[in-house]
Amino acid sequence: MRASWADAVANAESSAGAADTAPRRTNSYVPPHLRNRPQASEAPVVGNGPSAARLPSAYPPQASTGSRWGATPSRDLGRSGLDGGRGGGGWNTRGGGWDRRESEVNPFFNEEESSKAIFDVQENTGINFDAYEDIPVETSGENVPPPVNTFAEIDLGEGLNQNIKRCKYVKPTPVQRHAIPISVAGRDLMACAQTGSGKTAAFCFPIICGIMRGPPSQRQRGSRTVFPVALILSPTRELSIQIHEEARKFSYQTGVRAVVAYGGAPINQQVLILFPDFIHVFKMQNFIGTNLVMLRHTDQLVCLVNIDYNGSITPILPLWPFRTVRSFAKGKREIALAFIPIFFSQIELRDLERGVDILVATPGRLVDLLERAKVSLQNIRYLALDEADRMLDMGFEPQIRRIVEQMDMPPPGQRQTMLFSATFPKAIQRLASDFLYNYIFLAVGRVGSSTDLIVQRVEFVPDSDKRSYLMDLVHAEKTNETHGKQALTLVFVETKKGADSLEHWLCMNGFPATTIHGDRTQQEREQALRSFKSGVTPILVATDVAARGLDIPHVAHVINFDLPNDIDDYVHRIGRTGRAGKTGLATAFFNESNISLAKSLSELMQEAKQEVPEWLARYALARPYGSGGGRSRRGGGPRFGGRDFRRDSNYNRGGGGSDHGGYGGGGAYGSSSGQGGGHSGAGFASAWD
DNA sequence: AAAAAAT
Repeated sequence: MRASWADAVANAESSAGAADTAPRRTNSYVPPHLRNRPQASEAPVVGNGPSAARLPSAYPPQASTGSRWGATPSRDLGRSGLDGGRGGGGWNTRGGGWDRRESEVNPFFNEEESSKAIFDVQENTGINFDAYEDIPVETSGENVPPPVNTFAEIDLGEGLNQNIKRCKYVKPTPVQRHAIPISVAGRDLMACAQTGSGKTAAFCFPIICGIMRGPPSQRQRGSRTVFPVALILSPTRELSIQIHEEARKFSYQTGVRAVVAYGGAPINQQVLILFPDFIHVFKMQNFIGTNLVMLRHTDQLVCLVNIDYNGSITPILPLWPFRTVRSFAKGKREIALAFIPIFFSQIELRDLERGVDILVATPGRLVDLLERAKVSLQNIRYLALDEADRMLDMGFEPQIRRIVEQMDMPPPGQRQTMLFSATFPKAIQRLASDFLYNYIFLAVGRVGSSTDLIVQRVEFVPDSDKRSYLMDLVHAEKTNETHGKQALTLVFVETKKGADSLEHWLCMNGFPATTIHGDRTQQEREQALRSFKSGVTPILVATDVAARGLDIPHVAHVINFDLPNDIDDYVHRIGRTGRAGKTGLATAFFNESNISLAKSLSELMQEAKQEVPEWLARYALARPYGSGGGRSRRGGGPRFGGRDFRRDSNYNRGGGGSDHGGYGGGGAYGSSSGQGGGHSGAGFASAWD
């Protein structure tokens, strides 16, 4: 809810006297999560030494004198008073009286500090745009808005433009060039584009821009329910975290608030991830005992903790719970880890209750929040599904339908829906079209993935030899450094058990490795990802949980220790390397148990102009109709991850799709159809080729 | 058959 901050403050001030808990014309700022608390009898907040640490965290707002938290609150108030003229025009009119931006943690802080030290600025500007020249793009649908060549061609708003600069985005990637104008024009979109090609920005920019432009939505008073304007769903927790981090960068100081919700811990014990160097720690010398520690980020007081003589940490004053910090000081990691679970309990709900414009979530947790009426979808104007094909496959579809169709979300046409994935099988497109209104289909060539940037190799390796082959590969990689940093190797296996045992075996043999899969706790999963990203364990053994969307810089080598059964999964997996226009290597171990993949794999590699081993080509010929990915639905010709299913003759089976009312009726996407009826059903391969 | 996603 965009104005929640200001509303809450204004509300608290104007209703002074209405309730006992309301502050009476106080001059000091009261953090929202401390407002409307039951009154405590006294308020010895700071300065009482260790004993303060054990007080419950209910502090009466009126006990404040403005000097309690140092200069910060009064400065903020002064600012908002001086800033009265702000808010002319269409932009930046959000958040009236008290400016939330003052308290917003800078999501770029970590990068600016650490990336300069480690990498050339040049190396780190992200995307290699040369790799994006001449990318084939296909669009279909009615009145497709033309693509743009620069961000400046679209009026995205001052705040967003600044964040684009901060992200060092110079010009839009192909998917952004096409998708952003389409979405800004208010059209629904189904987009096929490799992750790592700027997908997240492609759906975040229009959402943020639209929220800033749109009417301020009212927060329902007296209710703890929040009403997000945009919902972004993704299939794994880690991907949700990643999208949220991006969204926070893009919405920094725009007044748009993004919150993430995902499972893995009881909702009241959501654990926080801390980034190094994010928070500065100062000892507060002037308090009794020097064990009171004030955590600050830049000028902003974040929290006060007490550190006992035995090292245990008690939060005294959690002011700004937020979720992007790893350890609050270098060399104090062990303390930080002990401290996180205590301090950040209930963070998710509190975070939500502060209001939310953009909610990023995994389906399970969202359903939970909806059932508890913590969240309502009735104000949703933007719905984005990342990895949409995964979201609509058998395991997820019921949950997604429940969220999208059976809750209080506005129907297609009254909201804007954006579906993104690197692959879009036809059957999934058909399901997805239920969620869309007169949409545009966009397919961007497989940039930075199975084309030139990833060298794909396939080796014939019997199961019994896989480990020794792997040993050769990781040994070779050990000497391979880029930017003085150990090259990262991502190893995909079939099962969770297999992941654990392979990790153990690698460690036994002197290769620091970790693993990520669904049987590990969320803490372990996130820790594994961090330790991999940072190079502490340069080998990550993963199940398909890590196959999609995760953006891990410097993955030099993806090894398919066990090949997936579906060629689309293969495409997603190898897409973890060769990202942002950089090159990568993908090695697959193939044996008799992968025969069903032979044809599609060999075709894919041919498309990508990779060398296909002769033995693989023979397997492909011998088994032209493999199961799994063998349906040969690599559509749209080479270089595309998909093709608009509305172009298929099958599409018009039984009456031209008008029964769905959402396709905008024929015309623009080609009159190729009409003679449908003959081929019914899924799996008709040739229609897809 | 496996994996993922709420507790």
